[in-house]
This record gives sequence, C-alpha cells and structure tokens, in this order.
Amino acid sequence: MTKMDLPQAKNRRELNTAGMRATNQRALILQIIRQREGHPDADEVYRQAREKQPNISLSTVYRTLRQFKESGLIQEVHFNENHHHYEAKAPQEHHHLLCLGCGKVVEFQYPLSSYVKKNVAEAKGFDISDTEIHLRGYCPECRRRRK
Amino acid sequence: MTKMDLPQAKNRRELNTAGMRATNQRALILQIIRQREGHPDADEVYRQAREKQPNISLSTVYRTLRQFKESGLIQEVHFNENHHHYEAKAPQEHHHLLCLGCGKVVEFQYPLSSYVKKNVAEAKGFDISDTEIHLRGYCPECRRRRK
DNA sequence: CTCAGTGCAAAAGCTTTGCATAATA
DNA sequence: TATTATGCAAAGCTTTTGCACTGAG
Repeated sequence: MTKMDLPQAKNRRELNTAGMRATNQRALILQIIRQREGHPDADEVYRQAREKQPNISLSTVYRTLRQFKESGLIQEVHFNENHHHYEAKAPQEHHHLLCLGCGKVVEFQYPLSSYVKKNVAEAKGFDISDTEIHLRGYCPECRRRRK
Repeated sequence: MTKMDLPQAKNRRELNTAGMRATNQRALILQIIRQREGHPDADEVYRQAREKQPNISLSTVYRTLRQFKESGLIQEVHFNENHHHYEAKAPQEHHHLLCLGCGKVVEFQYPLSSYVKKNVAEAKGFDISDTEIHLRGYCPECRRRRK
C-alpha cells in the first residue's frame, strides 16, 4: 500500500456519487485514464494498472471500463481496429484525426458538432447524445515519407 | 449454377480492373454488399452468400472484405460494437445516425465533410482521405417509448 | 501451366461470464 | 452483515493464418 494521494481520494468520492462502490481498482483505473495522454485500450490500462496493483485482473479492467462508460465517466473511441479505446470524458468536446501511416491520433476541436447535432438531428427527429467524428489520412511526417 | 445476371458480369469486370481475379465468391460478395440496404457485418454477408454458394467459407468472406476495403470498393463502418460493418463505396459521401434504443442506422448527407476536411486537416497538416461521422442518440420511436 | 484464391481447421485476439473469495457500505 | 466487486479460469465471439487443393488467366 502506498500513501493515498489526493486525486485518488477525489476519484473515490466521485465513484460514490456515481452510485458505485469505491474500490481501489476503480479508483486506480479512473486515475489512469484521466492522467494519461492518449486513448488507451483495455490492455494498456491493464498493463499500467498492474504497475500499481499487481493483482488486478484483466476482467476487472474490462468490467470497470464498461461501467465507467455506462455511467458517463469515460468515453469509448472507435478507431480502425477490432477493439475499443477509451478516454476521459473531456470538458471540451473534441474529435480525432487518425494517421493511417503511423497510427498517431491528433485531437482537434471544432465548433462543428453542436451545429451538426442541431441541424441533422432535428431533421431526422433524433435526440442526439453523442457525436463521434474521425478524419483519417496521413500526417505531415508520413506524407513526406510516402512522397 | 443459376444463369449469370448482368450486375454479376459488371462486377467481374470491375474486379479485374481493380487487379484481382474475378472469382465467383468475390463477384457474389460485391453484389451482396451493393444490393443490400444497410450495413452488414461479416457474418451477415456470409449467411447471405451461402444461400447462393453453399460452399463459400467464412475465411473467404473475411479475406474478401479486407481486400475490397483496401482497394476502395467498400468501406468499413465502425459502430459501437466489437466487430466491423461494411457498405458499398457510395457516390455521395454520407454519414450515420445511430439509435441507441433499437440499433437502427439512418444515413444522412451533410455538406460538412469537405468543409471540415479543408479547414481542420490543413490546420494540422494532414492529408485526409476519409471522414467518418457518427451521431448517437434516440430515434423518434424510441424517444416516445422512453418518455 | 502457374500462381492467386479457396476451404477447412486450427489458432489468435479481444471480451464476457461463472463461481468462490474478498472488500465495501 | 448484506451485498457488491474481484480474481481466476474457462468460454465466446470475431478475425486471421497455414496448408493442401482448386480454378482463373
């Protein structure tokens, strides 16, 4: 057991608020996703979690990610792959630019989703809760390499 | 063997043009994806293909879908799931509205992608080849049901 | 005739599940 | 103490791969 740090304590409270028991595993997983740059998949979260809690199981990671997603703490992102990636629910809505060459993911913000949401959703009568926009292509480095 | 119909012949020529051998399996799979409404996954394509060609194997379906995707004949669509869906490369760029209640997928067109492509991509130096936009929410029927 | 493509079976990756044990509220 | 959550192992689903055989060019 290492000493409890502040973000951990805050995360625990948040878990309780969200109606879940605040276990060490959940607090850790939430912390990992929030601190981490990028968009880890389940296995990356698992590997990082084991550094702090060597006994944590992959099932727990999967179960936890699913729950966090359902309660809105994190978001699932779907890239070109057969598995999911996750990111903390961001305060600012943003979207993703994927490089088909090196796999890099760049985030961008654009005052576009609320616009699309309003126009398209209302046209079809949908009540939209989530917008995912991916652009795929080649980043500057890969463009140069491929030239 | 049923008599050869015209779309089949056209598809065969197209396969040759794309640099692949025009096998019955490929012609059939291409036909299925093109004729079909919706966004079948590999298993749906497989089941439908077996009605015409009972010996076709699931591996062939997977291999073929991957190739078609790589040569640009079809596109992969990523919904909320652990597997891929496919659709014919459409003449008109369009995007998807997903209902979280009943799973329905509605397509919509929006003069947005070229705009986003131009503005966002250039900002980051990307060369964009593909735009995927998903809106998730509840369709009119499900909204009523959930009320 | 040659080589790309296929079918089959087996393996590989990702995710879920059943159940006994441990930890939270 | 009463659940809820965890760990482990096993199973499930989607996708890929190896190899001998078939079929297109």
